[in-house]
Amino acid sequence: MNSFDNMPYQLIIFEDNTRLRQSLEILLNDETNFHVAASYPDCDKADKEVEKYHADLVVMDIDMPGIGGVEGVRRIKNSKPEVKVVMHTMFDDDNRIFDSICAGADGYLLKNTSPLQLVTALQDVMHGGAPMSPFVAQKVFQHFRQTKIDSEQFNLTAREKEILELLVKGNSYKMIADKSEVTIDTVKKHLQNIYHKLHVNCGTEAVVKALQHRIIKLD
Amino acid sequence: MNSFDNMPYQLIIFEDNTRLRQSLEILLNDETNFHVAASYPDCDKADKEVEKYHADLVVMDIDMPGIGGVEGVRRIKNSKPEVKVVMHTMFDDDNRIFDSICAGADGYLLKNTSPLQLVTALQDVMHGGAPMSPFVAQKVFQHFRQTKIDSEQFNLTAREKEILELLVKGNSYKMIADKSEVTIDTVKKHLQNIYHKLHVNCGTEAVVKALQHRIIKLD
DNA sequence: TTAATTATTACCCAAATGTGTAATAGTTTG
DNA sequence: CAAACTATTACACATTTGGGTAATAATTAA
Repeated sequence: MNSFDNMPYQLIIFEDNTRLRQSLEILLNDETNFHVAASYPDCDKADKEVEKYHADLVVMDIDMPGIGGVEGVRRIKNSKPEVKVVMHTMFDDDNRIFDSICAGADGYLLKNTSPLQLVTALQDVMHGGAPMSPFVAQKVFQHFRQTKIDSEQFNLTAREKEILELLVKGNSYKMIADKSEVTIDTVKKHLQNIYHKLHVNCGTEAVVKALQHRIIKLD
Repeated sequence: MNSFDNMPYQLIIFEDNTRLRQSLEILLNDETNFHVAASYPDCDKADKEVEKYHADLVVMDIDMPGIGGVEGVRRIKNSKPEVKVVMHTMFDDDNRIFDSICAGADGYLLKNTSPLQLVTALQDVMHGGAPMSPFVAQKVFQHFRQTKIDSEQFNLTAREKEILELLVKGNSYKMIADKSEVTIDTVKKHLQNIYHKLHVNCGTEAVVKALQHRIIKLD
């Protein structure tokens, strides 16, 4: 692996804007530990090309003719998950960002990133980081906050949370009864109350809701 | 607002380790555009103190005596959402990270962050960014990502995934049968196979495993 | 202190869940 | 082609789950 010796990281650029692509080539080739192995104006065969050049790192635009960068990163990650892919794009809308991350992107930089920051970010990603532009980071944080505003207002009592947790961990009523040192009827009653409070009508749904709203956390 | 003139940002530090707290004070006071208005070894009255000093920015440890940093940031954001709060802590476990973000943290730095990086991150956050340590960024990305590697490991067939998804969405066997247009016996058989493949022995456990390993994704 | 909430147990009963075995037909793969 | 895998249905049986109702003691809040 490149990280164990002084070989530069093999890098491929996918960017349809010719001027920008060439600028990036020059910029990144200037860095002693990067080597631009190839660059393409589209990523229709990205996975093959990554394979061909034994790429360690990919810089990927999103808006390109053909399959586009999101599908491109998906294909690359599908065939070679260890290759790092950093998105480098104008798009700052939520969907593009989240789709890319879900497709396996290791970083997301907007095109207003300075050359120095870009280089730093690429170094970062080779050291296991996940660099993103401030704006992107903000979007990501917002995404977490939106999803569970309502964590606490189910008004579960401490005991109920305890029972629910045991359920989530895969225990049957009987096992819960044993571990909580009460009868199975008590467990049933508690769970009945819990189901009402969570507005569900079976254990499966309760488990999903508990996890979704982070009432119960897994390790 | 401070950002419109040359006034330094008013900053408060919550950190129970005295040595570290003092180091941070010195480090941050050295920056011309920060002024450490106060620092405390606990954040039990964080919201009051933020109010008192008209703080613009807070550096918050998590593991402190009393209510702890996660509850601290929640209170601050509750009373003054415009105040920026950056977590600065040893903890790197998923729950602590996500809880903090959900509670309203604007950044999350681990304590191995260099002084220079810390200062940069604090500048960042005042410019609308959401700085986080590489490790944290990675965790955040992972949260989004569908680890296809995991999902594939269980060798579920397309049909089985379909059935499992319906189970996760809260359907009973009967409902699954209806929606899949097969008999309930078929559903039972499928789920039986699924349980074997997931190494579980009831629906509840299957649901947890499906979510945990992102075999099934919720919206 | 009274009222409300919480934790507990019990019982009945219907419906849902989970296991086993078995058989058929279609598809894939070596 | 043969073997393996996948999808399907069926039936029997035991267990679990979930709802309703009711009652008691302890705790907590008004």
